Amino acid sequence: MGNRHTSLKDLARELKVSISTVSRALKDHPDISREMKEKVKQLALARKYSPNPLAMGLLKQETRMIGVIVPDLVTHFYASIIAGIESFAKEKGYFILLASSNESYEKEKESIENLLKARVEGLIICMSQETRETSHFKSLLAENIPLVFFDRVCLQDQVSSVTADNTDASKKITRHFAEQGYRRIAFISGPEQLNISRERLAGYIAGLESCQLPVDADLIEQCNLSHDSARQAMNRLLNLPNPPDAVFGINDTVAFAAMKEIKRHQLQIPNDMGLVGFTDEFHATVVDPPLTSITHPTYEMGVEAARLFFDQLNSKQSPKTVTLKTRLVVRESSDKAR
Amino acid sequence: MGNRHTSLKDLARELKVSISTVSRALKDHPDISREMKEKVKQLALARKYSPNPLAMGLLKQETRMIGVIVPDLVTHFYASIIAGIESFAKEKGYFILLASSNESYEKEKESIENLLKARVEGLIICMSQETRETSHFKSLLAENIPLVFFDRVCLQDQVSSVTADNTDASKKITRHFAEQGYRRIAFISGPEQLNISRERLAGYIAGLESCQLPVDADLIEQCNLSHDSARQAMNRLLNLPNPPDAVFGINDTVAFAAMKEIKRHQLQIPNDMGLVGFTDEFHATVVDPPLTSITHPTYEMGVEAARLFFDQLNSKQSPKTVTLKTRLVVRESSDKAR
DNA sequence: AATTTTTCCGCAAAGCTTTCCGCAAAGCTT
DNA sequence: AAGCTTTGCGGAAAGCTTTGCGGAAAAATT
Repeated sequence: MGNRHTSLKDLARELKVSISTVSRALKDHPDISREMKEKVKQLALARKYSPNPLAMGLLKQETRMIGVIVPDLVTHFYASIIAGIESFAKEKGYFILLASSNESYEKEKESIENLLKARVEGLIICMSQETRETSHFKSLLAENIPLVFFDRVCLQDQVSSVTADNTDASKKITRHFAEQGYRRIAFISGPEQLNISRERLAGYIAGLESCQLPVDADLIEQCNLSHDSARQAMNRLLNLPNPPDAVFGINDTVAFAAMKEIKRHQLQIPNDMGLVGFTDEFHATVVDPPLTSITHPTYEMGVEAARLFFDQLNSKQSPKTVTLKTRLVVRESSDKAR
Repeated sequence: MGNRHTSLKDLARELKVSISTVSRALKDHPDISREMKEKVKQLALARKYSPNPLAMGLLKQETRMIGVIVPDLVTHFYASIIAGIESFAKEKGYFILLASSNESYEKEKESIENLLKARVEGLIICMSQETRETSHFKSLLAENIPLVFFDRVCLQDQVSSVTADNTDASKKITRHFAEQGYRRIAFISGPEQLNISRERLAGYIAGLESCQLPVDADLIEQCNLSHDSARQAMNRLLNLPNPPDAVFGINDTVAFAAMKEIKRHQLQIPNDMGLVGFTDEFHATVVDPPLTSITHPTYEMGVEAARLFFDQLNSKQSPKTVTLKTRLVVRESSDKAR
């Protein structure tokens, strides 16, 4: 069983020198003679020596692990962000430990505890949609544990975070709809405790107002971001006495659910009903018709989150807020002209 | 900075007892008096003591980490499998360290090395499509490092693996097409070094033969599983003097690419061209028309892979092969009757 | 030739946990 | 009361690495 890996001790024994000599030889310490260095390095290579990260961690009090908590693991949106975090972390020689909250507040807290027990050096988190209360985050701050939020954020003055330009982007969507001739533009939002809901709603309203379109409370629906709940929301919109002629879904899942429901009602997209989402490249092009959307720069969001994390880790700087520019990509789902 | 976490030493000092007493008290060792146990446990709770996994790892020579290597991180297929692995591993108190090969043989080898340096206790791998040579896996076996393959496998007699019932499933697809009245059934395969390509091709052919349909080499295309390459393959099929009336795509990406290409050629699915894929529930229902497919039990595949991993870890058993039953779910893309 | 400097390497501690021994005191037996 | 067992705890080692300090031998100096 046991010892698969070569240790300094093994090398030292074989060369009949002390452990410290081996250690220093490998690090080109000036105290060690050239011949000794070569002998040691050669044997180290032959025995495939690599320092034991556990011992190093114990000594240096660092684990080179980052905890990442996402609402779920399977959505392309999060998967892509994780890929971004991972690539940046790898550059720095860090690994990521993944946990999923399954959109549950309890599991979120539990995951934080587990990751801390595993001695991650800090956390990068996208809050669960259930989370209304922030004391578990505050206690991280109190213990000076590096923390970064992405996409869904809170405590913005105290925690570094990276988000999309939600308000701006939503405003662009509404204006785009208006330019295409849509007049009754609906918005399917998410839980109001989420900043993305609030910000995208604000942009939606600002967009309407800038086009002199009325804000109709009937056209603002809410869902819990699940597929079913989004379908129900869309269904309510379609059953309105005066239904919308365009819908803006707050994210991927919602946009897809809305699309299915619209089709089920035998309505044509984009002619009977315009549809725009807030998704990434991949999903927008796989559906039919291709979805006009604000393309969420997911991979980049991951990279930025990781960058902010290392800023925190290296020097206790004051929290930074990074806002990623998005762009509106017009595809068939909102393009009456075609 | 430094020491955020309470150690046994901290507790011992505060209680003015020895470290070993504290350790034993927490583990209910019979040598320790009831009162002492209570005092210790109470303080441990108050100070939020949790054992340092690095120290434990050093002592027990175990890191409680599993390395997982997938061809990419963002595909729903792999994300879902990873979720399955993760949930089983968490039960056992293990974490997973994720790495992506990006379908590259070199990166696969590199990832293996990195994960071993990080001292994972073993590996769960889905080979990159480039991998033709297996010496890097064999050296894992030689060092007795637990190894499990999923979906794409090799060295089957030496390594535990979990796959879908590829041949059977493919046979079902061909027969289903035949029953629907399709006669010229094409197959877009992947790289031939992958078992999934070979097995699904075998099933496809067996299905044709069992229906007394001829096997036409023109109708068997190959691609490298990328979107573009799959589109090109589909395009070649469509430009055949005698094109197919149905297509079986070897996986998600291929099926979607084929769908786009069919639409681009103004053909109707399922009437002009039947289409069936080998995908999971999610993707099959998000496209239009909904895709008939063999639903790949992805999450379960992850769970099984993890289970096999722990079998290996706990007792050096001989390698097991788990084959997961799939089912054919008929949706619109191959259902002329509707 | 004697002394100082340089060169090269070993010792030991720290970081944290578990566990085998050992040891003292208390309780028991006869 | 003397000798035994039991009870309850402390010491130390092992697992692996880095690094300050001390020390011996070789080289250089006077």
